[in-house]
Amino acid sequence: MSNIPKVLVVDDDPDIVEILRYNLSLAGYDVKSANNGNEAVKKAKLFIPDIILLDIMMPEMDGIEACSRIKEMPSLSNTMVIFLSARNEDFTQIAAFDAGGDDYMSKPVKPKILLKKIASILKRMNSGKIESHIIELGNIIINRNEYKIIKNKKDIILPRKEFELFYLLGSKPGKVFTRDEIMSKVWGSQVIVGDRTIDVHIRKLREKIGDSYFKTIKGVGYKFAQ
Amino acid sequence: MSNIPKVLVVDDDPDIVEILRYNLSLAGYDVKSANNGNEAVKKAKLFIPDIILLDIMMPEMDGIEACSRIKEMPSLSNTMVIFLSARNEDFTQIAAFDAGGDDYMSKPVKPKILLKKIASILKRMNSGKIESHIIELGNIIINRNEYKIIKNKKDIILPRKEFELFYLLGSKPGKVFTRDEIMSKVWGSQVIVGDRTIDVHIRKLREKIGDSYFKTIKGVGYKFAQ
DNA sequence: GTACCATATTAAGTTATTGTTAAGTAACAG
DNA sequence: CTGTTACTTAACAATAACTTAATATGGTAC
Repeated sequence: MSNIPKVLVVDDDPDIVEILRYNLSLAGYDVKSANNGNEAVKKAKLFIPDIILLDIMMPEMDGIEACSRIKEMPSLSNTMVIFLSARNEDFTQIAAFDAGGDDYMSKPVKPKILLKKIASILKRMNSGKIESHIIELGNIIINRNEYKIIKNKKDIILPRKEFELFYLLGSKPGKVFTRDEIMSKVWGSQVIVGDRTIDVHIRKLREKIGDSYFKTIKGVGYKFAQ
Repeated sequence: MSNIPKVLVVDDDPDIVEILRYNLSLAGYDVKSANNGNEAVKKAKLFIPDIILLDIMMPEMDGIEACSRIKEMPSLSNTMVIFLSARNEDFTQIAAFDAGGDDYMSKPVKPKILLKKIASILKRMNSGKIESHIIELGNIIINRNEYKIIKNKKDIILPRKEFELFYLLGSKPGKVFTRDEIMSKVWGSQVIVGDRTIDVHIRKLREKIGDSYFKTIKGVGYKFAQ
């Protein structure tokens, strides 16, 4: 799953599509839609959504059939199908689960509750993943998860301030960071320390990582450069 | 999850408990029950169910509160909570999800549909189950099922907190866990304990497992490293 | 070239964080 | 009820990280 979760809304009623699209977009999701089962299968294949909201009664191909086809596609094995339907007979719901559906909600659907449910599903899908804060700079890798630097395959452990400073400079190679910027981002805007403190930390980095990587721009600040 | 999925049924109405218990047992599940939130939390801790069916309105402790507590316990991180309630107001459902609930069904519940839903959830839990409860780290094996460590083929028994701490650090070797992370995952976010408590537990681990495995990143936290 | 200014360097303080020990409490089993 | 184990706390020690001060260096404007 990329950063922004993707949702495919499938319903033959344009009004419902619009309401769902509106609410989901507002909540920050990447939304696409389809009007029938046939289209849903095709779009799902291309879009690879994280979640599909699937109506049941639709022309061309109903939701149950569409779900079966979707669940057959290996590329969609991580996609959750939530049925949304006005048909609440037991046999319909059972058919929905039998087709591989992951959940079933009755229409009318309250957007707030739908959003909560989606958030809950996504939370569970994401748990077990780590967002990596890793910066690669040629033969140097800054690994924030493990709080270490790897240079030419050798680990270098840095104390916190030095690490944060390197991480800052490394986050935008070439960009000159003013002393003020560095101060507020590494030390925080509350802390007040003398002017030489930054120099000393830069010195330590030069000592440990290599002199040439840290360029001084006199009167302005510092930058990282290969 | 062992071979037979475990379900904890929580409701203050004995009839409902009985109906659910009957249907779930028939379907081959290992079923236990509780009559209120308090009891639910206690039994969940011991039983470690895969699924909890949780009523909301109950004496002693309501389902929402119970869910919050359950979701804080690290040993129940793989347990799904499904609320079953006659209260269908939006705010109740939203509160249910906010408390960490994974799903919400309205009473009256049709056993057939509930079974389908449970089967669907379990299918998904098993497919994504990479984290067996056994972690292998070189010559050290952390076996959560039996709550013990095996180092060089010798068993080491650890007290609960020490075990949870080791399990957490061992779950992502190399990753630095901040003190806050450790606190909320091993102790729970409600518990407030002094700052030295973590240190002392780390010390015990170093004593029992080996000094070199637990690295301190001063100002950040700890990590496991071979 | 000289004076000035910003930065570099070094080593010596100073502080913050963690390590260690032992004792006190709570939880639990028998 | 009693003994045991687990867990937490408090006090102090140790250490690493950080800051500062003093002095050196080097570039630039005049």
